[in-house]
Amino acid sequence: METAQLSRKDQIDQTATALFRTRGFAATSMRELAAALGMEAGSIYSHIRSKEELLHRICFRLADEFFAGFDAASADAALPAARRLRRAVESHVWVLTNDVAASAVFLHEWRHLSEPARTEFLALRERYEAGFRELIAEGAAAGELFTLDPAFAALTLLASLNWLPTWYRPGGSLTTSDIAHRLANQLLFGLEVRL
Amino acid sequence: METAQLSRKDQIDQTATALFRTRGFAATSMRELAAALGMEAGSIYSHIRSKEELLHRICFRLADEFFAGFDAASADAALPAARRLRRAVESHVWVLTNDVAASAVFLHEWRHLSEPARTEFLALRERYEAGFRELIAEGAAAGELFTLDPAFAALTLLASLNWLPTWYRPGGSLTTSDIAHRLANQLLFGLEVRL
DNA sequence: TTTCTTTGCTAACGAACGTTAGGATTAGTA
DNA sequence: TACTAATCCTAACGTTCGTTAGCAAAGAAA
Repeated sequence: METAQLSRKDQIDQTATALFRTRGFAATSMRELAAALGMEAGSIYSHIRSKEELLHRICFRLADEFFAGFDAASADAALPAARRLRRAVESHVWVLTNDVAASAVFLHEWRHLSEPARTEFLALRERYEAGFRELIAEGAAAGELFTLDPAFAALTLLASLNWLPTWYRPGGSLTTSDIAHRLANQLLFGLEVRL
Repeated sequence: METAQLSRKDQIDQTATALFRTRGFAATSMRELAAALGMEAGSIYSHIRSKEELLHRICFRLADEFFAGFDAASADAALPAARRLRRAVESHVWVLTNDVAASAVFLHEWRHLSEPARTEFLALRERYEAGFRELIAEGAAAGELFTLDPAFAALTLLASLNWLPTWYRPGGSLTTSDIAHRLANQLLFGLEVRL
């Protein structure tokens, strides 16, 4: 009972995610979504309450995943900050590549959330970025990293990572692990102090 | 006559740019745009042919500016590739900060162009990215830059730059020139060979 | 067998959409 | 003065939008 419902709901979520990603939330109609699922528009409402609920679920699920990954990566306070930062970068890449479509929606379509969800979302995002900022600041204070401005560095770093969904295609020649390492290297070799 | 028409047209372009940026192209209605201009929706069509024409003009004007800046920055073949790359990065930042709203539209709303404009736009964009790729490859071949993969490096570099419109606000504490230098430093010190 | 849940349909609602037609006003030009 | 171009209006067009109501089939649970 519960499983069957969730299964169909998940199909809807997944198809909606793909459409929101390629056409954008506002430009995707419920009739388009229904057609992609092989059903009629009205039928979708047996499973969801509103179109925005779909967007809400996508955005906040991804936010959860980013936080869970970051927390796991940065939990071990015994590690040097630079090492924790590298792990956090790799976790971010992992979440991104694990579901590129949802990530793209998370990054670009959140603005179509209405209040208060929008404000709540932005607060989460700010908190997440603050995590990176603090790791960088900590690493800079410990002499492991070099940057004039941790906030600036964090923005630039996340920017590079967040561009990934626009070019990454699953099944390419690079594994997600390759990508994570390369990105971390390219970004951190600009930050890490070399003897 | 011509000036007056262009002036009003420019007002429309500018207001449309701001709305497309904050609400997205698809979610911005002509009635909203008209209200922001203090006029009625139908009146706009004395100045433009269609809503998409507005988007088209924004996207392709920015593309022109990016190309003009890049060409000027990389024209002097006597300069080392790394130096030309730095100038290209600074030019990119200059175009971005010179009109953040239009840049954000250029970066995020082009997908709402219909064919053949969309394909044409993507070709321009690809050509622009290729310019950076080639500068990086050239610098790598000359031993001025270090990267395992010029394409990868170019993507990451442009990603950092293109995130700028999401956080930059004109009139902040940093001048655009400061920003350009800092970004170029942060990105190139990860690429430039240090003795 | 009866009951309930899941899933889907058709038909329609009111609202909003981009766009157009046709006319009015205004300011500058000849 | 007459003419032209620019600017904007009202009213409406056909379409599409998100969503709802009411009903039906189908399978699982009792």
